[in-house]
Amino acid sequence: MKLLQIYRCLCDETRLRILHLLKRGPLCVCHFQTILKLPQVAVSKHLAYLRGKGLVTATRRQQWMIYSLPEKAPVELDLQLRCLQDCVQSYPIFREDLKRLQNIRCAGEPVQRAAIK
Amino acid sequence: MKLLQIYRCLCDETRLRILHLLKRGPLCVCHFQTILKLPQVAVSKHLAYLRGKGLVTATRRQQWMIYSLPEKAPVELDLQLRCLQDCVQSYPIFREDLKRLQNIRCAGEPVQRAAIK
DNA sequence: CACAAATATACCCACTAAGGTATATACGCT
DNA sequence: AGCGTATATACCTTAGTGGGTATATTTGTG
Repeated sequence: MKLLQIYRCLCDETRLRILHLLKRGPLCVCHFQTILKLPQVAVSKHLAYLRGKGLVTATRRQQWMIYSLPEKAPVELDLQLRCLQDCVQSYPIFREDLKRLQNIRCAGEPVQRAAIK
Repeated sequence: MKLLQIYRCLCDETRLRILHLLKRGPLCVCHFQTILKLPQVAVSKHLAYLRGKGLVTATRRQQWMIYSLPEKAPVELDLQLRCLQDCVQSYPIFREDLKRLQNIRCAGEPVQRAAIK
């Protein structure tokens, strides 16, 4: 059941934060490191997990791996990500992530170029 | 984070089916057994799990334990259960559960009296 | 009180996952 | 080719979970 795989991805805080951030646009691993303040290996492994279940896609852009939400996501995923956004409102940690995301965006780092394609 | 606990509850098929059924009203363990076609111990353990995380409540009514969704559920749970109902549309197993639920309801078994209070 | 029905719990086993350390791979630059 | 940065993977350890079997607990009934 695809829905189950989605829920399994959602039952980890780091992955919730990753998906929440990806709703705003593609990001590379090092930016996740900065925003989430987590070691590279942790970020990388969670991204691999999400990728394995099809919740995110990845493409290389020079030496960076750019992760995104899938372009044509199945209905369940779409509903769940929407629900996640709603639920997350009251949790400060997600807001803080967004703040750090803004800082990065303003700095004009590689993601920018990559996201624009 | 309460949201995480909810997601952890949702990442098991049996628990999804239980919560889906409880949306229709309170049920006792033996009815879950009948509807889910699972051994008593499995049902009981999943219900204990859900209860431990606060996703369901239980009260004794004679020799039956009646499980329900909490009366005043936190926002996240409410949103998640709503989302679950939406996602579940395309999965036959949940529809089949509802069918068996109807059969039980019509038979006028203890849940009836219990649910009416 | 003995017994049956309904439910919960204890214990065991297998599997998954999460975190950490170390190492490998890929790419860009000189 | 050698080096640095970015990223992935292998391996280890630990914790949580799910399924099964057996047993305990609670309640109702004769």
